[in-house]
Amino acid sequence: MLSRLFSEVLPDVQRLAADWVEDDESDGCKVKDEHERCHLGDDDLDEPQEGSSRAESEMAGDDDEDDEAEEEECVDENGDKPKKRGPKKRKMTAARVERSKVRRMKANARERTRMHDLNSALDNLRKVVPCYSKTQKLSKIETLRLAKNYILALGEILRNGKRPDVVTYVQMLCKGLSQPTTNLVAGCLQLNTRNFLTEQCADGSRFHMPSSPFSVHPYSYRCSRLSSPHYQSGSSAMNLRAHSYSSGYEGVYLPGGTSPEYNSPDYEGQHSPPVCLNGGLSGKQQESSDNDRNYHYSMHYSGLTTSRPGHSLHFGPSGARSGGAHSENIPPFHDVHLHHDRAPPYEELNAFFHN
DNA sequence: TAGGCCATCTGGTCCT
DNA sequence: AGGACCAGATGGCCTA
Repeated sequence: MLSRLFSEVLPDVQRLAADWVEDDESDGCKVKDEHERCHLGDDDLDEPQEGSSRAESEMAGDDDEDDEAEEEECVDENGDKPKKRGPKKRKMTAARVERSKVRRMKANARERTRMHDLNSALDNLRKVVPCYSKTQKLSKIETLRLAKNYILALGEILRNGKRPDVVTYVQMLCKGLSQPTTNLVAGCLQLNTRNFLTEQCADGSRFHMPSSPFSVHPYSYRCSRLSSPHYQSGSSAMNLRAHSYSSGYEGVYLPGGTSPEYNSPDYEGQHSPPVCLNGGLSGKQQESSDNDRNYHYSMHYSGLTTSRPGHSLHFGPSGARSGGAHSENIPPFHDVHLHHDRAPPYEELNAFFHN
């Protein structure tokens, strides 16, 4: 069966390969390199610079005329058919090999730097999407997906000019995300909501947010449930699903049946900026208040004025922001209206969120 | 152990 | 010519 398959397919493959070789002959090195890569032994693969340098030196048109040497023949699998025409191959002298190695090393260094820059930009993006943890980073692809969803969600809020309920918000944020990321995001939302509610009810509306960007009823309901042990634990350890069931709060119920666990020591819901649904500060802010940083923030949301569900406090009035190393972290939201006595320094607040 | 994620190397292509 | 960008390949690490 297999042999029959080979006998039928192989000629076609060989013919296609031959066509391809002819098409690419003008490219000079490419066919040969590919050919060599296919047939190189392990020793050859350990020194990939060889093929690279050959290709590069050919492309560069080295002028070492005395290096002009025999044209290396590219022989097909049968070993009987010289394929190569095109530019003659130049023999690699030690000097040319050395130059090529240097070029390759420089190119590698540049590529590393480029990827590091890309990764640091991605890190900055992680910090401004609704779920951030230093120890449990979102993967690159999930970061991009969440960022996209976040932008769409904010755009939706602006377009509709009304507060979405948390169910809708979570659904928008988690659209297309993997189950673990969905759990994480929902956990961030749940924890921040819980923290806010705990504080709010504990100290008598200290962080009263008259204009939450979201529908109020879930919080009211949750607040009324604060006597539940779930809410009094003060720990991030909780089973979200059980929590949701017991509270009747389906907003973060996770489709897919997975019961998210947030009692992992690595989970840092507190680090998540802002998925403060209330638009205010969560546990960290309580600390800051206790440390004589008693800012009173309230976010106004109505019509085109919106608080940022995730990052409500990164801006001073009129969108002004403190400069410095974190400036890249701040998305260009200029329509955020803050109502507080004095503008909190961005770095300070950022430190609260991202300790 | 398989699968996911990541860093790195590499060659090709395009642009300045 | 050289740099930027891209995508494929590869190997390491981690987790379920």
